[in-house]
Amino acid sequence: MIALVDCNNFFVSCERVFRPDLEGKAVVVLSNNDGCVVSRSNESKAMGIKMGTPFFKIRHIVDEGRLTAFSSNYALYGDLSGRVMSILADAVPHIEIYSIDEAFLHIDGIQEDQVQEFCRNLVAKVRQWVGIPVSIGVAPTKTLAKIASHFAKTYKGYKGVCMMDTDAKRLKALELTPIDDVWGVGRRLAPQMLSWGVSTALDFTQRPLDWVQAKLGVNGLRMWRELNGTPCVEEDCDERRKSICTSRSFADMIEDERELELRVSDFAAMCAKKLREEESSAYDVTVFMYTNRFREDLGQYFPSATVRLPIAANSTQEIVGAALKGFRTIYKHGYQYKKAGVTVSNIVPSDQLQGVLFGYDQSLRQKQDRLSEVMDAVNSVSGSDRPLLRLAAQREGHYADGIRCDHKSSLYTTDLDGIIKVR
DNA sequence: TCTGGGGTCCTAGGACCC
DNA sequence: TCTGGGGTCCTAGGACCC
Repeated sequence: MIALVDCNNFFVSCERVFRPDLEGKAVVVLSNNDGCVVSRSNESKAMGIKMGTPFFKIRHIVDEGRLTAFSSNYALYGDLSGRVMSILADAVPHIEIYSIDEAFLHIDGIQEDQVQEFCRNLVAKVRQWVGIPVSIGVAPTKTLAKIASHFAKTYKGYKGVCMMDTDAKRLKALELTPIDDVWGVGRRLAPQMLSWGVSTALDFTQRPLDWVQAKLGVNGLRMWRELNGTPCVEEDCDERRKSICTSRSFADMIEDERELELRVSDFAAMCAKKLREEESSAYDVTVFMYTNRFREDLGQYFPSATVRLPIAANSTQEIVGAALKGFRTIYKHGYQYKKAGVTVSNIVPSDQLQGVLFGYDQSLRQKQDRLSEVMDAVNSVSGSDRPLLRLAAQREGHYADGIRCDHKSSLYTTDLDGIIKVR
């Protein structure tokens, strides 16, 4: 059996830890740039506010005093997530952290008749020690554990823990689960499933295997087996990320080439720093930018360009240099840009770099790496959001300048870099 | 006025090989 | 005039996740 621990309304719950007066009230947390709703309390869900609702459409409810909105505070959420995960990790032999608010627990070591009590204790411990409410679903596979945790969250009677430990319970749960609530069925697949007459998870599991294979390929097969109780979603053991992306929407649209170039440089510098943090290097640097797709009256342009480095790199100079090279090939005058970003991919461990035969300056590379090291050391004093040392190609001031966040809570537990200041 | 950010995996099709 | 078959690898784009 496997257990999925899922934090309830995670970002909202984090805000409530430091604002207990908001318990029982309608609360939402907004995306970067105060763009749209990304986390909702049960009360705001009940008001009909949907995930992804643009903030400007519900601002009047805030003004009327019926809803509290927060800008996102990722340093806070990251820190509280770490605290929750460390409690879970201490409780079981093996844990897979799946996202900021979810983890799979391998509970093989626990006697079957004690699993429920074990999980309820865990729910209570996390609530008491960190202040975050969680739900736990226990089932033979990850896909089923997801469904179980959904029931744990929805029905009060479960007291936070739903056990799917018999086949009768599994079938009952599948029957009650709409197909679009199944892990792996998204926006596109859901209407297709309906058109094939599959409206619940149970319908899907009753289709023959070759039908599933023909319609959905390997993903469908995996889903089918998991729902029927055969585990086949493996753990991703890769420590290193395969791509790293830094992108932002801007508070206002940007047309000026120089201004946009500065933003792209910042994004590239942040990617380089993230690479160094996990001792990785990248061959490919991709720059992309978007005009405002909601402004149908304006010209639209969504270009991207990828620059391949001869040798994988992670120095600020090389990554920024490549990003700017890409930028210059795609930037066009006359468009108003709303968003831009940099992705680094084709990532390899820094200590396993492949050399090239000709025309490569080893000493230059060493200087660049050394310079990045010094920049990191100096910037760790100022916080990486406001680097003391930067390339001339980068902006002055704070990385978040020009990004809207009018409703941000305090950094209650950490500094800007997520360094813990309160235990 | 105002609409997020960061990932992974799969697939189809083209390029290329013998 | 007539122009195969089988394979691999890479890439872009789509779909999904939180």
